[in-house]
Amino acid sequence: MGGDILSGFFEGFLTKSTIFIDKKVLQTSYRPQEIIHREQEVKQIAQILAPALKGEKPSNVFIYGKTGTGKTLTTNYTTNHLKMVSEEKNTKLNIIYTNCKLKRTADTEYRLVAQLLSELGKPVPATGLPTETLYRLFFSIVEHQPNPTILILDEIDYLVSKVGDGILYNFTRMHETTNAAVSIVGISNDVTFVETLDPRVRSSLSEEELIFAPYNALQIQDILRRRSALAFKEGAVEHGVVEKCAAYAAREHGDARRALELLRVAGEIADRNGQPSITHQHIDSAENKIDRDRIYDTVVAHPKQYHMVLFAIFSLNSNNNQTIFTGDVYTIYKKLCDNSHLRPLTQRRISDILNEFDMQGIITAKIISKGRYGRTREISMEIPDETKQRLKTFLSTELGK
DNA sequence: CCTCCACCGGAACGTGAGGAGT
DNA sequence: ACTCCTCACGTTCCGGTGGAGG
Repeated sequence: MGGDILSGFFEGFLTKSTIFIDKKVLQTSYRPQEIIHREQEVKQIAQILAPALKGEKPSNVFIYGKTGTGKTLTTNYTTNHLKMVSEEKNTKLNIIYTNCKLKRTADTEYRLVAQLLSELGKPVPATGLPTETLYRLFFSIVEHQPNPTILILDEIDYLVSKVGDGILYNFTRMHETTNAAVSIVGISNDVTFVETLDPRVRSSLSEEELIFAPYNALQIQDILRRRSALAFKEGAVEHGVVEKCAAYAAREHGDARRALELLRVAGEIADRNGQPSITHQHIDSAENKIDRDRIYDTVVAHPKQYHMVLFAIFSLNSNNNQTIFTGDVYTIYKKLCDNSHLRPLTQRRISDILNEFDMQGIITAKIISKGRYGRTREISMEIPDETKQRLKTFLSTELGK
């Protein structure tokens, strides 16, 4: 049977004690009943959107603040209430929420409009039709709504950076050319985003503006306490742990999401070690683990060419500890490709790949000038040694050498 | 102070896989 | 069968540039 290996494992797993009551409470998808430290913002959003209940088109709103400052949570909380009230009063309000960063869902013009249509109960093929057709369909539906439609575009900066601001122009201009009443709630992490927009789009998108300031350490503590009371058994969080989590998160920029993740992972580590409570050390290990796993996972998910490039960087990095430049990487990369009969990509493409690595935190690349000897990127790897080793073994088995 | 390297990065375009409509 | 869509992933072409060395 071979059951020896597993003998009692699952049984043990089931009876094994855990410090969690409900892990979901700590996950990003969790929506708390009440939100704290954002009362002001809730009120403001409510005030702006309330006219929709009377059938008037609310102003467009632009919301920005760094990650983990509660933008999405607060917006959804408010619009959900709005929806409830409108249903009680029998005025049908269309409120559509979309995260523009969701791959293959709303990250292009076509897909965004397609997504909106399916939310309105009018599914449309994932490809094949002209985008123009989708727009017409969308307009015609919205136009015949008795009440305004509220469009919440989360991570709107991502969408615009990919497809340009023409898409926003189409939406904001919509009620001028048709009878369609559509209000846009744009949410962005990037504070400078609005400045990159076409002036016409900018002024109509940010008829109202809301800034979400980072939480301070005390506020994060409050949030963590609320959640951990629901997530963990009593006494499972040792004294000072919440404070430490909050301090770590506030050190960056008051990212509540990160604080919650830290606490969750710390809990998982404590659980796995069979310990009855979370200690300071667990927070530290959690912080390490989160970084390590993130980098490793993104690399593994990359396609083969990316692995080649990274492998080239690795061999340069371990050979000698001198600084690495784009040209060096490309030469080694080409050599590696020849060896394994892989068609090498152009340097232009490699340049983009290096950029991606940089943004993902896998490498650190700085554009420098070597004067007479040109401009280039200076590449270094500032990731934990353990992660480096794991990646090296992964790459060499994957690329067969 | 000027030059000129070695690359950066924007823009336009090509290809091939998904699919719609007629 | 044919034309026309989107979209991911590349390539081609090319103007732009910080600063060491003349």
